Amino acid sequence: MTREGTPRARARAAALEEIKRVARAQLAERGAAALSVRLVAREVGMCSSGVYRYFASRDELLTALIIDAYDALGAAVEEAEGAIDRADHLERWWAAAQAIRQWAQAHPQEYGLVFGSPVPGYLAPQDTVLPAARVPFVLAAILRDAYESRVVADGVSRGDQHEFGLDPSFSTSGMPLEGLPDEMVAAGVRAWTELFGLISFELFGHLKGSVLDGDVVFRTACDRMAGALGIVGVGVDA
Amino acid sequence: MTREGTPRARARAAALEEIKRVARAQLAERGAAALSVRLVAREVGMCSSGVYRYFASRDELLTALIIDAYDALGAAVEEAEGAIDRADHLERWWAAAQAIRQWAQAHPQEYGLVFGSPVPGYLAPQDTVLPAARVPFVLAAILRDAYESRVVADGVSRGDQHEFGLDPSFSTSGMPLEGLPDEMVAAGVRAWTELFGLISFELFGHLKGSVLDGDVVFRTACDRMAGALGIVGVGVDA
DNA sequence: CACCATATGCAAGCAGTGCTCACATTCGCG
DNA sequence: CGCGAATGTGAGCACTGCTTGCATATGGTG
Repeated sequence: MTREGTPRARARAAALEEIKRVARAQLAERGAAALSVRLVAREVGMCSSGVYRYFASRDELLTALIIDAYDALGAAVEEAEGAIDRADHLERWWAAAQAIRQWAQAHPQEYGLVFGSPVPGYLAPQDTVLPAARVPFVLAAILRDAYESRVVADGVSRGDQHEFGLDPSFSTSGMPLEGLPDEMVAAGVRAWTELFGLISFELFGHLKGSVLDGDVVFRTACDRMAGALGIVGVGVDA
Repeated sequence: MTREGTPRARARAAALEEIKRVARAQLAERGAAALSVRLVAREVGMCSSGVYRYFASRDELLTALIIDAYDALGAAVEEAEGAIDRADHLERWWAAAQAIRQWAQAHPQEYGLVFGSPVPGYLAPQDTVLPAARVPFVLAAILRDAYESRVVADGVSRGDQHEFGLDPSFSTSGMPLEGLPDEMVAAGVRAWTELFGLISFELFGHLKGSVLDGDVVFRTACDRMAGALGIVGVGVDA
């Protein structure tokens, strides 16, 4: 893993990773606003200006942490969802949803960095879009599988995607939603936003005073989302 | 309005408002992270330390802006929703939802300050909970009115609210949800989180590349939320 | 192996920040 | 009318992000 490239490149990659590791730790316990390049530098054992050999600015360091966060969340969701029987779409949906929420609660600052307010007007660097697509990809695959397993005799027409304001490049940009009817894609986008909306509201404290047991509300919401998406478990129509 | 209290108190209130006005302007164009006490002080024409006579810290100033943002959003929603025929629940719902989104898009930084990541672990001061409740209050009233107008012959039992993990003090803490069945309250919480989840995702750029026309997606989502909530317009069963 | 270029780290410094404190001043309430 | 409290000042502390000139050491190459 760390044996690729010239020694120079390896040393550089190691230093880069070390800086990110320390920065991530400080982010977790002090928050994004308090993340200081000088403090990070001190902790990795070098002068503050040395860090700038690896990251051109504090923002660039934060962007790197954002990408890592996307990847960590994506990996967690992929692993949890991948462990479920492929035919049990309901359990796959539940596993994915739960993995998102658990990761968010285990890494609140990183979640906030990614899904909190990103200084509106800020344009996400191109490097983030692939890692960012991992979770939607998993959710879309569940939706597709559930749909295809349901289409035995129903011949539903595809329709015009523009009717729902969905980007024509959405389905074709690698998302496994090819051939799904508009209704399903629209319902998928709704579930996607509701899922993260609920998790964010809970994590950011907007439900405090309204919701007693977040677990129950989350479970209930996920069940109903699954119902709206036509996602069912095994043994229902078997 | 500004003629209450002693001259001292009036002058103080005026200065306080002036500082907030300038701070809000800087927040809007430079972002929350870049809001500087010194810059604000310079613009209102006093030494930086003078501002600390009015706000004990930068955080306290930001908290004041948060409260104002909650109030501004609440007022905008109340006004838009209040202008609709009380019996037209669907249009009231739509007006309220649209008002939230439009306010968010007109004041992205203030919206981000309130609904973005609030440094997890941060406990909202008690002063914010009342302004924060204004929007949920409006939405809950629509839900209640729609429910009551629908209950003509259906005698639905109330059930135990604990089943959904809702705080027992939720309905009784001023929210007009008294007597509504659990199902409706749970659906209301879901719609609440989905609404803000969608608006946040759109504003924070998470839908870029997936959604072409935000207006259409928002309209569609709101319509379906209304359907799930049993909110209908006038002339449907008339 | 020897050499040089390049990547790396350091120290100092600039402009800015939040915030404190001792000090004037001035304004208004009793 | 005079005293006290409220207000504004300016210097200063410790910190920040970031730049620049310089020394060093290390790795790829003749």
